Amino acid sequence: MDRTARRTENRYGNRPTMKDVAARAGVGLKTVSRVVNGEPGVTPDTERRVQEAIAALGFRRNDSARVLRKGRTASIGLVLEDLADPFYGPLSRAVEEVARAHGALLINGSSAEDPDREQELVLALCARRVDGLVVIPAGDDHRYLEPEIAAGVATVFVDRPAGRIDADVVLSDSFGGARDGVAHLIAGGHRRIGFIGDQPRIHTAAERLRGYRAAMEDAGIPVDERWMSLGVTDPERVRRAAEEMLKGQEPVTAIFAGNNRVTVTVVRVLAELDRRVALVGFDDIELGDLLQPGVTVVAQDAAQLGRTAAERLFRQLDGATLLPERIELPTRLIQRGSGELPPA
Amino acid sequence: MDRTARRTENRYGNRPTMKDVAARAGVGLKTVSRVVNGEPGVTPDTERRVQEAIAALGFRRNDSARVLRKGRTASIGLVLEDLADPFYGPLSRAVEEVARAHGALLINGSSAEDPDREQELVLALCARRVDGLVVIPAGDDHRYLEPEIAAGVATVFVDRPAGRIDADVVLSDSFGGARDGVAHLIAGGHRRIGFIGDQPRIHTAAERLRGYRAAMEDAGIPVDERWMSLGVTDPERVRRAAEEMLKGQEPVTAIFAGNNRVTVTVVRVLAELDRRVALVGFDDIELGDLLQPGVTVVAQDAAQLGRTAAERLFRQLDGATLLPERIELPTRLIQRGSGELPPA
DNA sequence: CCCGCATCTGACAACGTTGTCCAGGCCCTA
DNA sequence: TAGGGCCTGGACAACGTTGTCAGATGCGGG
Repeated sequence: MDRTARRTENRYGNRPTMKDVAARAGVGLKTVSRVVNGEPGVTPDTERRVQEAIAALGFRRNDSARVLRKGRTASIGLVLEDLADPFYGPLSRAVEEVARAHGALLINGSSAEDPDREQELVLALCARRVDGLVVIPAGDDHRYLEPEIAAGVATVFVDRPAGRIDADVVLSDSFGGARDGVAHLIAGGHRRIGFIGDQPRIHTAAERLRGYRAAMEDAGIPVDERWMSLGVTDPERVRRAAEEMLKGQEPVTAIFAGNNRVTVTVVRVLAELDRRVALVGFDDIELGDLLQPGVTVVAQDAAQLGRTAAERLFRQLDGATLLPERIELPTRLIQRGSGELPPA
Repeated sequence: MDRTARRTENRYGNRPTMKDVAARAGVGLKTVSRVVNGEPGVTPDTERRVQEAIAALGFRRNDSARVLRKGRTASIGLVLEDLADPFYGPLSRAVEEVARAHGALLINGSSAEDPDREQELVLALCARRVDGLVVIPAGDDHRYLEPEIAAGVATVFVDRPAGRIDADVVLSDSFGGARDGVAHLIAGGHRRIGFIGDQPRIHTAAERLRGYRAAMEDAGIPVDERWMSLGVTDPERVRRAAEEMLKGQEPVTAIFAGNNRVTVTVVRVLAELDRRVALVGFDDIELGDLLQPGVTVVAQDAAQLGRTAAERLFRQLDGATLLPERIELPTRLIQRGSGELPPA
């Protein structure tokens, strides 16, 4: 009772502090600190008394104060587009595992592909003094991060490079993956191949488009602009785009889908068709092997992207002064049937 | 240069503080604080000078210090099993959105279904003084949280109830959902129905098993223990369990799968079979409608679970003294074909 | 011209922890 | 037994911010 009365003001709902523990154990404040942090120089007997007091009061160290004193928060921030996207779940988990191995917690936020929101999130994380940031950028200008990086916030970009600043980036080989995927279709005899992808302002989308064009050019096939649909990912518009390129005198006989969301919708459209149209998608999709036909994809390893980025981040934090680097991970073509269908 | 020299010790890599800003703007410390926080009582001219100094130095408020002073961190913790699981992505995102609407950041951690790791994570979050916790429990004894809750940490459990303490919980109607799913199979003429689920120590798994038994009992069908496989989720063992109940003189003609991972594996097993076996799964799976046949599921709304829990959390934080409550969300049977196959 | 009041500003303490440093007690050696 | 070194414990300042309160300034009215 009297404790409650005495400490009514405490904003953490009457949480005991080291001072309280010290008073109860009849020792000095710093001795409690030593016990809590396992520092040497405390007799077993004293330690026992302190531990008892800690247990009795339900004391838990306030890491906010600790952080203020020590300067490291042991937390890192992850800003991605949408945690609900199956591509980012494994990535996030991988970052978390690496963080955990380094004793750090992970704070994450979804930018919803909005550059302003990305910036807002990143700066909020900086205000929390996260030790480092893993960012899947939505915007294309990251100069706002310059003071932060100069101030020592380790930063690694993932999936897409940073805009207008020089920073580490870990990405998949979108260009090569797309080129290989399209080349695979060409090797199967296709010549009229559609491409449905995201807005080219998104780096990965632009790279995949470039891969598509490169494969076509390598094969000497001129690209008809009607075969391409850019900046389209919501199901309704993907559907229309696909239907558009599938009709008329010279419909495409194969489609290359620029990401997992597009692929899924295209699969639906093709399922309703009475003729067989080939499909290769970028990003693996769950159960892709069980569909009829199985969905051929250019797979990237989301977890590996996250792991690589996080490891790079902690290498920065461990004091290595590294020059900004671009790490590109290979993609893998997985043949499951849809990409091996011959032209109609 | 001289600034660098002067503040070399600063552990945040020479980050300017309000004191630096004040010195540069030629005003008092508190005036800077007022400007930064948009408090009234600052002349436009003074404000301008301060803003200039802030911009020139690249100052960013240190929220750690702020938290220490104010007692609220504006962050909440989310502990779940595995962020890479497609069930938790949307849930996490929903929690994040609610947090964002309340100006809070989300720290999350994966327990990997390990009670010790869950406790470790939760206590680490408490040490950071998160304002609240959303927990998908792995363990079944949460008395370790009592001092925290007493100290004012808002807490809501999701998907499974807390163990040995009284706390808010938001869950899906696992029992009802499973009962309805199995009843649906029975209505389709099945009598030998298999059940493959997780360990019954996990609440949802136990409830779904109970639903299965209830449906069977309601229909007056005695359950053969060989039709049940508990504590099995990894693909290899699910596969064996399914194959086991599908062979012999009296094989099951339908399977009820206890969660999304089980469902996926069972789909694979059934795809290899030459006869048609009915399947109903708990949890929706992506592309379930595109498989042949479509996968009938008892769907729960992960995002709604997360949203409901987070909203409850913030109601606690807004000061409402609420009695611990159990909120149960309904499930929905989605018929897509696999659950409507007749007995062989 | 001075007083009172409103407005703006700044000095200071406090938040809970950790780093520094010194005091006191003990044991060992000369 | 005196002196020196080691071990344990505690007082105090500092981290960067915000709340409190009082001082300074300006203005209008008596």
